[in-house]
Amino acid sequence: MEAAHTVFAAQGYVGGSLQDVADRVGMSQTSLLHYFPSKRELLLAVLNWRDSITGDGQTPPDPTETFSESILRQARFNEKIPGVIELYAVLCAESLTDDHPGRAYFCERFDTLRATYFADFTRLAEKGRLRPGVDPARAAASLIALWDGIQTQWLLDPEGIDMAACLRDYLSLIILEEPDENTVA
Amino acid sequence: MEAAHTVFAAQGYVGGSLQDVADRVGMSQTSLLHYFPSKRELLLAVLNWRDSITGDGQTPPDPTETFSESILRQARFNEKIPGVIELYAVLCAESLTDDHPGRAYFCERFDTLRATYFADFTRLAEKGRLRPGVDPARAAASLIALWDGIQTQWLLDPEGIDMAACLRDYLSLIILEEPDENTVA
DNA sequence: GTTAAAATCGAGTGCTCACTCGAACTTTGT
DNA sequence: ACAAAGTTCGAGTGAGCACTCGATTTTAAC
Repeated sequence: MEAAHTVFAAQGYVGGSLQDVADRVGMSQTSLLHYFPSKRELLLAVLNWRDSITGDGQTPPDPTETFSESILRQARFNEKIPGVIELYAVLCAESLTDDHPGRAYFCERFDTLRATYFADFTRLAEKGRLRPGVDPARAAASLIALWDGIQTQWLLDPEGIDMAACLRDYLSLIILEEPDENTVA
Repeated sequence: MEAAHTVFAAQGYVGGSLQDVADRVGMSQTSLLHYFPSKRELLLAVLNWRDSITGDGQTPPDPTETFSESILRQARFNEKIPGVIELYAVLCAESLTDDHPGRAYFCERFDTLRATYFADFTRLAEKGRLRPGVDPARAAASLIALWDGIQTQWLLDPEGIDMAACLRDYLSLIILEEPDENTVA
């Protein structure tokens, strides 16, 4: 599982071979295919495995943590596991190609994430904490887009790009400060 | 050239074969290799060809057009040529994999684009048209990231995503209105 | 018209790929 | 102890891959 994750992250789905994965585990390619009937199923297994161990949201849902803090914590955590980011970035784009086994997975992932952030932004808007004029739906898509895009740039130039700072900049643009009750006029 | 562009966009570099390209032009694979000594060189030729015909900036540099308008015009234009976006998105992520021939190209492309937007934002900041607190360098990287990321989502769901609107939202957040000279208190 | 250069291709070459098959070996339940 | 089930693998299979070679055809130059 870990081996397949590494191989697909470094070589992509099309570029990575079952032999590479098998070698990495010290197993024959045949034995590997005993557990995963096809390369396609191995990929889907890796994607679901990744979801199940990292979880998509925060594992301990800390109620004192704000939305922004949660995003930034996740972003900073991701910097320590570049392999995961790479797998995600490489396979996501690869899934745009014809008949890619991961396409459905990424479509659904985007849908789910957008829905989650949309709900978060809507909740903030109700509290008046979303900057006026900001559309929650487009903000959700934009936040994901910004995150994915900055990850790609970071992978190509880890020294030059500060992922968390870019996300913080964006979030502080659209999310207003916690209203201080003593400051009302 | 066009054939190779189409094939690489639809299948990626690793996934696309020289035979596919040759068939599409009605040429033998051998003849294709007469013009491009290797698959690698074909890819680089396609990337440079793409740059040379679309140009990276606006072809007629209209002085009356604002920075935002120029970006949005380009974004709307791109919606009409999904093949180009797809080529860019697929190959960019693929270039993250080991020893990919396109890696240097995309590194340089990002560097150049960031430098361009950094210069644009700096110029705006000098005129006081950049929202206070916005860092030109991070804003440049963020704009590119947002653009790339939203393109990926758009390719997976063209109906549900409004690329130009997301970019407009972001630009209007960081760029202030043209100061109206009559409104100065 | 001759000749050199450029263009085209059929037929390979050697390699890697995902996947199959059949037979061993190991484990486990009883 | 024994059989069933699970695990492992060597040895293929057929297809596709990028790329080569040698030769033939087409074009161009003088």
